[in-house]
Amino acid sequence: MKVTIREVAREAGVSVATASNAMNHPGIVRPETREAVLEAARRLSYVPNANGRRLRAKQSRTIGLFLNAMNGEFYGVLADTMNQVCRSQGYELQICIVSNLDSIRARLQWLALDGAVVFWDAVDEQTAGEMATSECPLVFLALNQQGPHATGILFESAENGRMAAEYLYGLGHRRLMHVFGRPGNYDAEQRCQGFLDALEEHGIGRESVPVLDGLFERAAAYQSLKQYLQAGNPVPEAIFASNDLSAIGCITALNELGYRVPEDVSVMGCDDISLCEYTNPTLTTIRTHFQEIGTVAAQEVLRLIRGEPGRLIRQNGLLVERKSCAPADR
Amino acid sequence: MKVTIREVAREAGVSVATASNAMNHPGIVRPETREAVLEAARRLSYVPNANGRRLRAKQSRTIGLFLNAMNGEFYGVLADTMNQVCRSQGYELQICIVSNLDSIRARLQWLALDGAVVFWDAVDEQTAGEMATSECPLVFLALNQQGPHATGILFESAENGRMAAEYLYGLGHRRLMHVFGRPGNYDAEQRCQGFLDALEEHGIGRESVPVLDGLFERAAAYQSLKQYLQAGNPVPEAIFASNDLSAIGCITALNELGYRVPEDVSVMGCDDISLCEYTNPTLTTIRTHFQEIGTVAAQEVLRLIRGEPGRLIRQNGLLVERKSCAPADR
DNA sequence: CTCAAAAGATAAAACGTTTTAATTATGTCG
DNA sequence: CGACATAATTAAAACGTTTTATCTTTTGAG
Repeated sequence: MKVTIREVAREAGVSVATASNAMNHPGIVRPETREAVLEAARRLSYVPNANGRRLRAKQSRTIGLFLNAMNGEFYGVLADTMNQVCRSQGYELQICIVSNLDSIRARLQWLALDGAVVFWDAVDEQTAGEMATSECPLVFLALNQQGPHATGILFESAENGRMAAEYLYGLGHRRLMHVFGRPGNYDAEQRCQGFLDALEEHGIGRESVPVLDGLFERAAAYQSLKQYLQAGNPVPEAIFASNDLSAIGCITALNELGYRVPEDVSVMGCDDISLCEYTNPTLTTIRTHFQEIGTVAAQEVLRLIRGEPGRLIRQNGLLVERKSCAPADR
Repeated sequence: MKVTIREVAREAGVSVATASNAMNHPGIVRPETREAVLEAARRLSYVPNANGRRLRAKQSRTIGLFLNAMNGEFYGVLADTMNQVCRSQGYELQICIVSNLDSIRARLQWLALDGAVVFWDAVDEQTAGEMATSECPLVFLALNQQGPHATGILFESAENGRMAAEYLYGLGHRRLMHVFGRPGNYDAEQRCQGFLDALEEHGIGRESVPVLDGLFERAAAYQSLKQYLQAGNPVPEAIFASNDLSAIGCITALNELGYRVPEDVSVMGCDDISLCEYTNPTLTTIRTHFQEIGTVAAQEVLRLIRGEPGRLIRQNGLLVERKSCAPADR
């Protein structure tokens, strides 16, 4: 039934050490012996046992991907591209959906991972630094982090916020609003910051820019905005929402209250999920290059595993102009 | 640095066997000894090594999920819910994105999985049956399969096709069209079959129902339909598309050619991805209960692992009425 | 032809667990 | 108090690899 390296060795008429060497260290074994072993393995359709190998070799050739959840478009793309890169380098990808930090730490050891990518809201920078070790380097997504065994990949969210501000300001809008993401989320905070900073430089004070709660969710943004407007507050000329879903929530709320987008109010999102092309109107947004980030993250983990030092990587966003924003008519 | 069970045993002043037993077989060890071991483990913050354990115990307490890819909403939900169930039963979930059958087979052995869920277009029923063994039972999604160590979960796609037919027929439409999914995909075929069968029973012959290629993709469906209509073929009264994305492609094509949905043409999709609520008009479709399927699949794998025999499970769809279909005006 | 060096093969140890079989401690009953 | 059953502990084997250190064979130079 289960065929081990022992049977392969016997079948090929060599010792297990030779059998192992033939498969893992070509060059150290005579070509014809090697061929004999390989042939035997093929004949018995031998598949090495990962656990035996990992136990002995002290490296699992597995890299981890730690996530809060798998819903949301980004996660799928990330997993897909990372998987591709890892596989091509002979590594397995272990996706772990975890809900707390200790769970990450435990799995890091338990699974004896060679390295991992962590994409997780609530890691604070201090803790993050301590988690990364030489035997398990880490890449943190959307976290400002850099150490000998840790790399951070920043999405340049502050810059994206600025970009949004410049764009809307450039269209002539002066009464602006921001819909905030999830508190504690690095990107959410950066986007808000950048947006407000840029406006301030144009002489629009922070106090004059309302910031509503959006939680990165459509429903929450919808509620927030509707409530805000129904309370008699003035309708803004343009809204920058912290992600696309909340932008869509805003559009729904505006429509229900009789405002047209973009004629009455301009709305822009952030991320550029595929939904943006399907909404009515299609959504102007700032694209985060999901696939590229996945590729870069995977490659970076492999780089760290090779022992090279961590660094800080920045990924720029790209403004994608669609139909949800229009110039102010003065 | 790495703390093994040996140190724990030493720290607690017992043998490794006792230490192991204390942690894994409570009851066989004296309560106070047990407590001492647990305390020692805590003090040293001992985390057992998965590979050592798996190697010896001959079970990995890991179940696999084999997929073509991770893009697409379904995959994320499936992974999320399965993960939840597995985790709650002390199992790890290993998601494997694979592109060919041999890759599945190799990983099944290589990772020494205790069981797995396979959601993969191109598995034929014959092969599927042979892959499932007592030491690694399998659950196949969307595949007609049943054996001592294999369970199939059918999405009742034929029934869904019939449902679509009945609905559109009930609205008064007589000149109907189907946009097909991906050839070789079980669901695609069943949906088509069921749709055509039901219409036939209403006296609408198969030859009078055009079937276009959609490949489960928006762009492909868009192309197909546009081309079809531009070639001078008559526009149908109603279209049933094999999934939501292709339905959206159809709507785009129709709009571009000057037809309104649903006034001129009714369009319905299948799956009920979240996009359906955002399109214009919102999309009438047949919901597949993604989360429930994930839960059921995970539970079923665990059931098979316990040695219970495989079976065939059917999951019904649910017609969700939105705005993309309207009664025929005669 | 001899000997040293290089190449090739191997036995045995190691990885960190769990489990089996054997041993020791504890309690019970006549 | 001795014998015996039972409970608790343990030493040692096992899981399937890889690697180290050792041994054997081949090669090439003198």
